[in-house]
Amino acid sequence: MTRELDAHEPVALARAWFERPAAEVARDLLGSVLRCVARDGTVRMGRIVETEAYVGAHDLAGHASKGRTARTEVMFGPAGHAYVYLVYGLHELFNVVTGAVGDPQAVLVRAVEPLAGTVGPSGAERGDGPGRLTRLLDIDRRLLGHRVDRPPLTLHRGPEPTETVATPRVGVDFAGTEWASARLRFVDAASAQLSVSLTRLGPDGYSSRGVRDTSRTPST
DNA sequence: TATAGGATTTAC
DNA sequence: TAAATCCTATAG
Repeated sequence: MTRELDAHEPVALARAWFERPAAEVARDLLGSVLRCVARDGTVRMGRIVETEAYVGAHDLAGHASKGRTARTEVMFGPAGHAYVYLVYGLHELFNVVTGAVGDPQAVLVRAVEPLAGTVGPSGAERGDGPGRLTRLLDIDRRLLGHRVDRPPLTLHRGPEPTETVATPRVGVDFAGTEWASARLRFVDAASAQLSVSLTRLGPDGYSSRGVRDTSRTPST
């Protein structure tokens, strides 16, 4: 299923929009459209349906908990910039920096629904996974530190989710029970393009089903 | 300088 | 269930 990007929302979300706690931005980013001009010149877009918040230096699941290093430098900088890194030697993962300067918070985008006309390098890429959407949209470390309020990389308002669900984050068991079980992953419950099914159990045998948060901060 | 392991995906 | 694959962080 694909949807059209609303022609009345051509303006990218401003950097100031990201100057908030990562958990808020992560929730509000659901339904937004991530747009990237690929290296081959094509424009690729996906509607965000899954995000995760990494909430600061004290968040043991986040890279910044290891301190301020060359790798995490971008997270300590101003909001609205891209933090892109390689995991497992294979996959580029895309985050948006949030919060104030010196406070290393970021939102990881974990899944998108491809919008009409958007195809990956093999012509059949999916967007249901943090490593998959970057390949679909041609996002990689060349965009590290880039602003996200102007091309080639931008975020736009889109169809809001009817129901937002909060669950524990994926793949962060190493961080210990407290941080691994924190409900900092946000999904559009109606989407069929999630990286991990809602019916799947979270870490620690914790079921994500039934944990709901339908509130949204007012649009500005 | 050497080594372990990771915010994952894919194949066997 | 394991391999792919390389960068980062940490130890020596």
